[in-house]
Amino acid sequence: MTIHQTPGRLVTIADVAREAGVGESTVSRVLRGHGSFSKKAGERVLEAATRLGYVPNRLAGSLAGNAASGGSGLVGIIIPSLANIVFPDLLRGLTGALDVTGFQSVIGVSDYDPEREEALVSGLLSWRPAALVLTGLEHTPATVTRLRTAGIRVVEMIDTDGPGLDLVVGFSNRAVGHASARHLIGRGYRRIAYVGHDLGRDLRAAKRLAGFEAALAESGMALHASELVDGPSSSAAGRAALDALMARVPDVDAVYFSNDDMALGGYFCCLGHGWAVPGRVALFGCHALDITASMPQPLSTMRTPRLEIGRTCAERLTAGGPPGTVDLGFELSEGATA
Amino acid sequence: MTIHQTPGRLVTIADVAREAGVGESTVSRVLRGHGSFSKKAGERVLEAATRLGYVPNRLAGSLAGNAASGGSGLVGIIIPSLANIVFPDLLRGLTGALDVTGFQSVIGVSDYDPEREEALVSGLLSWRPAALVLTGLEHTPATVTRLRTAGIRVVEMIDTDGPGLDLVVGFSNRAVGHASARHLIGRGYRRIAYVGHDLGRDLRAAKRLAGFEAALAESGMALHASELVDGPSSSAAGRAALDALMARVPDVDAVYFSNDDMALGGYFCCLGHGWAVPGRVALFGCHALDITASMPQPLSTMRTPRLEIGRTCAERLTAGGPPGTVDLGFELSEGATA
DNA sequence: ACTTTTTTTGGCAGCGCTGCCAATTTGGTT
DNA sequence: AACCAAATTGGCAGCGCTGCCAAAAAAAGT
Repeated sequence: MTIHQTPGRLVTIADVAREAGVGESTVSRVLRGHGSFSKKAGERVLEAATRLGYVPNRLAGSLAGNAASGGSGLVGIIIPSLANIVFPDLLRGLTGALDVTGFQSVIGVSDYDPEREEALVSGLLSWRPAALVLTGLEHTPATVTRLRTAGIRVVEMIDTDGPGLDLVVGFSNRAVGHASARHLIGRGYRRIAYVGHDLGRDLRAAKRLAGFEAALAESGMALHASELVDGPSSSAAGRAALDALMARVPDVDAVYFSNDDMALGGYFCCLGHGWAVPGRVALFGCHALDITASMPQPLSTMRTPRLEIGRTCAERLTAGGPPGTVDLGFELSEGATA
Repeated sequence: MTIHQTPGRLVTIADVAREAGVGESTVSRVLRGHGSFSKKAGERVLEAATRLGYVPNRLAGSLAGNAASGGSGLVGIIIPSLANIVFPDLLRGLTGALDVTGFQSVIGVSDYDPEREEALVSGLLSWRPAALVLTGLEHTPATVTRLRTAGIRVVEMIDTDGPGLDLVVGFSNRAVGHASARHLIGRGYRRIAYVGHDLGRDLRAAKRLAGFEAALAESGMALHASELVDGPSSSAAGRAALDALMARVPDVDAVYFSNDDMALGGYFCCLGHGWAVPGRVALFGCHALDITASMPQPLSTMRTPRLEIGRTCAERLTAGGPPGTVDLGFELSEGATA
């Protein structure tokens, strides 16, 4: 890991001080608008800084004012994937709100792997971030230890089904699954199947399924069938899985998908076969991706407040409140497919 | 921007040195596996570091070995948006390859705004990144100056239609547009329309359209009609725009969309109206989003190597080669809608 | 004019780490 | 046992910035 390029020393605060004919501390004060200085000194420093093209070195800044100035201005963010728009949405909410407060986002992608997450946590911690944002509540014991002793704020986002380390912002995935089942049952479906992706990795999807099955059980029902594919969720997987499922268990009357991606694939499968939706089979997804709203029949799904979760994480992080869980809820997006 | 939390001093290299009964330099050497040290010293240091839960401070590390060790290990990345999966794809390629080499990604989202980009560049530069990755070739003059004097590698990704500052990795958007038009013309379409989003901001889309129109002109044709929506691309916008277009100019026989998002919306529009695709109207998109492959009729579009662009940026960045452009090309995804 | 108060200023010690260098230890040779 | 080369080690000066403090300057009061 080396990048070769012009080594030419960059302009430092000392250069600006010399140029402006003042002391280093004065330059520092002026540049941060912190402490008092005369109008004249202010002008000269600003002028010199501009002329020299001074760019502050926040590495040095964070090192110096470590104890007092409270952190480095970096916030570490770990998400499991970038392939599913759900996580970029979270990121969008986060960076949007963080930027405004002057924090920079350092990101890591764990690929749904707790070991990888552990490594990323260590790596990010070495940048002395002001806070760390993780996805989900499940981490390796080593990760938990490291986080507890890091002395910084930690937010776990998206899932509120369980105890968190510090702040938790999201919604109950169990409740989402439960409500989804209630909706399907209420609509009169009785032979309900599940189509999902790799549940060993996507623990939130597993929790939704658990909630879903719990609701079925409460009504004296159970999953009529299910079809799981290896690997991450995708439309292609959803399409293939529904295809396989319907061939295997033709009397299914509704399908709950792990995700809107998958459900969209399922919808395409139905279109391809000419199956009426929801006449032949009803489809229900999760997350309410933008795309699903413009389908000829809007997808029946659950709207999850992803942008708002990101934004709320950023706010709570900087607000300095007590630890705790913020449940932002979810909302049925009725649609026309179930 | 302050985050309150346990101030408790963290373990430093000096603590580890004391604990292991060796000097600081030895600890530093052992921990980085750099320079020589005895096996015994190595073990004692490692043991002490683990026991104390030592986490290196890369802020200090980067500050110290600045001139020689070549950069901070941070790479700044600026993308215009996170709402369109195209950019997370780029990010995915980048972070994936960067992680392996020990770099951390610091991201900024410019919202397609050059001024915002300028501010982000300044902000990122203050972290003394080893390199900066930008999107597109168009920047404010101030951004260009800052970048030129920063003395670090700069990569501009996705667009190769124009001169770059240092490294450029992507494909020719003009050529994409041109090839798209050639395809439609070759298929016999003669009343071709364009449906797009805000071109003032998305300069790549504008270049594609320019290439598209150039190809039409070469065949003695011109756009039969066009429909532009304000704001960013989205399926909803694509659907609405195609709806409006077809009402206004019913004899259109093919539509070129600024983006697959938009095209997918267009496809949904056709499904809703019961229009045969491509019989009533042909649809052509851009970017080959995964989703479009599982449509009942796969979308006709251009596959752009987004992951590979990200990966290549990361590689070139760290390879230390000369400035220049890497054109990764694109590929027709024939599909069944045009 | 002289003291007191307030404002402004510069010097300097770190922050935690790395690179350099000289000192020490080790291992092998004669 | 004396000697030399190689391996290992610790001390220390900085990296660029900030916080603290005392000194200097300016403003205000008698």
